[in-house]
Amino acid sequence: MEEIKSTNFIEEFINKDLADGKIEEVVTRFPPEPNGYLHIGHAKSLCINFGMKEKYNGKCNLRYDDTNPSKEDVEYVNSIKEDIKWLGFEWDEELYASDYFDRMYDCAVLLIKKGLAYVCDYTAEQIKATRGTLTQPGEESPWRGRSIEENLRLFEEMKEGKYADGTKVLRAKIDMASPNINMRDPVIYRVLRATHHRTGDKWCIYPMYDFAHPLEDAFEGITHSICTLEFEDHRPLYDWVKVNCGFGDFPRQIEFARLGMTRTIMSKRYLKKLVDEGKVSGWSDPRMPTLSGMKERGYPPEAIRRFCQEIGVSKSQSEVDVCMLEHFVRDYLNVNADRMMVVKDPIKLIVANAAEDEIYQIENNPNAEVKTTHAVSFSRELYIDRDDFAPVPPPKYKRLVPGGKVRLKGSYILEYVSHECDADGNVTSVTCNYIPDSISGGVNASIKVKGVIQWVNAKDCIDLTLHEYDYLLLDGDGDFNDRLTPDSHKIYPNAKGERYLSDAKQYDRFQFMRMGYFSAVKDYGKDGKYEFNQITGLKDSYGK
RNA sequence: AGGGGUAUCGCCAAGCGGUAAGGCACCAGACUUUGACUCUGGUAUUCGUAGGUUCAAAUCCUGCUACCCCUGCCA
Repeated sequence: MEEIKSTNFIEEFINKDLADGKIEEVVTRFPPEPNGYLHIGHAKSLCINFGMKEKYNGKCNLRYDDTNPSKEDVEYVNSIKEDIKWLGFEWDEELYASDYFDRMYDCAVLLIKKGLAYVCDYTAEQIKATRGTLTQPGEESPWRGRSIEENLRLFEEMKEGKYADGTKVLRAKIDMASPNINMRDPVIYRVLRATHHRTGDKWCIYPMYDFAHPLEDAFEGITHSICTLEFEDHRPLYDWVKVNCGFGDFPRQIEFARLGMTRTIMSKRYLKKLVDEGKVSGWSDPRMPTLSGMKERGYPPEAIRRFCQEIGVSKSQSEVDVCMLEHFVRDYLNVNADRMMVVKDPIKLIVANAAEDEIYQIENNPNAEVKTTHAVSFSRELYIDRDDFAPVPPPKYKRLVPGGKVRLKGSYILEYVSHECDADGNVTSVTCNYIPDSISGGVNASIKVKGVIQWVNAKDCIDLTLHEYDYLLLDGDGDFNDRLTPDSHKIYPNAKGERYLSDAKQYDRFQFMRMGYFSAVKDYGKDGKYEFNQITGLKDSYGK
């Protein structure tokens, strides 16, 4: 294989292993525990692991790390699968840690036979009490010296169900005085009576992560087991299991810093709480930082991948500004999202000199690589947004004002004639004349106007539902605080039902996530077969 | 007897002894049938800190400091 330039430290490891001839193919894996939905943090891991497969033309397996039946569920394995596909990744093999339970059991027996594991009768409390502390060594279990024969017999009896949950465990015999607490005779098998979502009640003992993970990796021929930083301390144990169970230099564990993002809750525990307490409609609620929530929100998967690519990979603890994610969403949408016109708070606009109805084509997206158009109809009665007409214009106002001109996007230039107000002084309608031949290409098209506004034909526009999202502030402990209702965070559905998020307001002093309500607001566009509406997912087009 | 990590612009992040890439954000102009987009220009004399080695250090050495992770029969 020819040498490939590395762009991060993980690739440096891989390139070295390749250059040294230690491996011929790169094999990675994405190993979620099916105990929740995937979120944006998982997207980073997904992009790294599948990224290695793509870059090195290797393999990447999807493997469910289902070694704790008390927390796991098939609902999650299905959602995980869907979300990975949605992001656009293809795994080579779909595997389950539970498929290896027999082989893992055999490995445990092997360790016992080598005198490297023993059955311990301590309770969880006793194990904790004798583990020592960060600064003091632990003390050895009185069961540490059991004979191999006795250990073999007891372990088999554990498997056969002779012992109650929590009464016996299998421990690796390593070093109770190790400064690395993970090496102080870690538990590698526990008795646990719970129905497993795949193996049912076949087993009543289950392997622990530290024992299971290196074996899963080794069984599958994983070359690089990429995980997050908090497992760095576990690497010696990972290697201990790997070597003592008869494997060589590979797989190798490499750790990177997990994704932290401003204003985003990434703790699975807390996300689950939101779902369980009904604060959100579910894991796929558009306010959730889950992949399915972002999908619901209208985030394109390409944007998420691009984001993951651009934030890079390192070992320094970091918190990426959520603006970065939103940038790549906008960046993608700018080129790929169809533009339609929408009027949020309509007032009637009468085109006094309009003779007959017209239909013409306007571009779906002027930034698209392949230009397409859609039909728009024009008539004597239109709607424009209340914000787009100012009886008394503020400074620097660029839209319609008494005595002024403005262009209807994709259509004619309008000249103000008059306007009417109700008893409270609210504008109820505006009357204008259009300037003939002022559509693009016409002889009057070059007349200078201050601004361009969106509009819809009153005759054939349709109502839309505008989903408005509120934020719920969370304090440092993750408890709910008072509500805040920023005005700039709205989600507009387009004709395909996709929703794009507008730019978010910034709050510095709190962690918070999107919460709130859906409010139905009348919007006016064209009927279903015409595309309409506006620049969703882009920065507000009208500044202050 | 504690161990393991990390420290480069407001936020990510390149850099691997030869004199601080890039992206986000921000600021200023230009352009514009979306006040968007696009474009142009501007943003670290300095790399946690104090010393040392060297003609030359963010990069090597030494000592400090700050932050993160580890005492589940979770993963």
